[in-house]
Amino acid sequence: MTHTPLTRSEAKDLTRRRLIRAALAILDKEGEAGLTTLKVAKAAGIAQSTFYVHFKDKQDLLRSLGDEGGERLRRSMREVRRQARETHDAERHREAFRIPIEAICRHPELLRILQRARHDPASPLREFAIETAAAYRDHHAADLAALGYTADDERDRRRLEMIAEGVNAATNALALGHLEGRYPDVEEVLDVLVALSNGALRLLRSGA
Amino acid sequence: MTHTPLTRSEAKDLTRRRLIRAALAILDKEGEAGLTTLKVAKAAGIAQSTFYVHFKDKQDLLRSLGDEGGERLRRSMREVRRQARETHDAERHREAFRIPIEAICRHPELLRILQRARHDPASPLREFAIETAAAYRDHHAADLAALGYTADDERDRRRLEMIAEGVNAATNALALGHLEGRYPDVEEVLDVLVALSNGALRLLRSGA
DNA sequence: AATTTCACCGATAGTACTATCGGTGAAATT
DNA sequence: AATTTCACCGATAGTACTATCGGTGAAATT
Repeated sequence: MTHTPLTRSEAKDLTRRRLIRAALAILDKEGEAGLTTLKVAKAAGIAQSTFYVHFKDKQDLLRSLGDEGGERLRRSMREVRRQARETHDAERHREAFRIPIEAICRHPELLRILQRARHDPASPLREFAIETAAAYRDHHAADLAALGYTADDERDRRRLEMIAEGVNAATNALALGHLEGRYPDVEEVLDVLVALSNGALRLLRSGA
Repeated sequence: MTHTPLTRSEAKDLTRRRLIRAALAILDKEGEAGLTTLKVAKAAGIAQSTFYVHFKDKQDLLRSLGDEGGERLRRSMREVRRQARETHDAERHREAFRIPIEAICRHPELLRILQRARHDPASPLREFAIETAAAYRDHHAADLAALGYTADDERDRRRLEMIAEGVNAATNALALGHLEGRYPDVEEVLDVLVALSNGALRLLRSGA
């Protein structure tokens, strides 16, 4: 196995990616309190001081993690929309839950970081986490509207938003429960999520 | 306003309660990273070193916060059961959501601390947070069973558990949304939660 | 080939915090 | 009244971490 010699900027990029990867692993293993420049740098194979070649400071690293996470989330969301266009309505509703669950299972630490950041006033990721949650909620509400659950008045609009937020929270919780091994069968998780969603939507359908 | 002179142990207890109160306020304002013995002691009006008269160390404080939280949660849960016995079935189901929402709104920082701790491997509250979540899930599942949704086989048992976990997550999320002012009317929140729950329970009722 | 750039290094000053220690005076006990 | 207890204090040693600085050698540029 011969290594193509890397250019200086390629090598730097690689180091940066190693730092981000190491930071995610440390956050997952030891939580935010365990995230020190020494540990991150060591895990990435560089000196502690070299950390500052790549990031202005620790907050800068956290902001970068947020951006990386945003990228992944946006990619997942695009995938949802793409797949939604290819399937029929009933199936579509079910599959719309599979995608975020798979995304969560691929990078659970990301959801955990965002959930933590959302309620941690000191976290530099806080605003980003709140925005992300709002984006997901709005995205979900828009999907429901596309399924025909249009909101004619303010109350229905709020209801649609609450349903989206509640079902999203349930999705996150069950995805983590699946990861923890409590709900081994994803199909069963999807059954429950579809039932939760459909049940709530009856509120709108009945035009109460 | 005359002060009855306090005994030494009464005064100590008061200081301890002040420390715990201050710690909760700081956690809410600045997150776990902002919780230092100096800040807690200062906010409670004592010297930093006196912190150690009341707690072995910082982890001991966090464990105490968990216990206090557990007390409050258990009190709320008892209240749910008591109220449940006094009302009719349909009403009961609705009121069963009001109690946790009110508990969350009274002490939102407690839910946030537990949610944070649950996924923070370094938190001394982690195990407690996981146990609390499990207790709430099982409690909720038992309530549903009491409503007649008995689980005959393994699959139904898992479904009941998933519904309980999912609806609990939705309850937490909507309670925080209510607190943040996005859903000002609690009755509307209850409408949605009841609809979510009933919809999912159709899964079991239909005996699919 | 000579010069410049820069990703990396080790050393270290500075900062923030934890936890201990000896001392004090008022409350509690004798 | 004399003695003991103990909740509190200020001072401080120790620890862990952040961020800077000058130096180095290989890559990039001239």
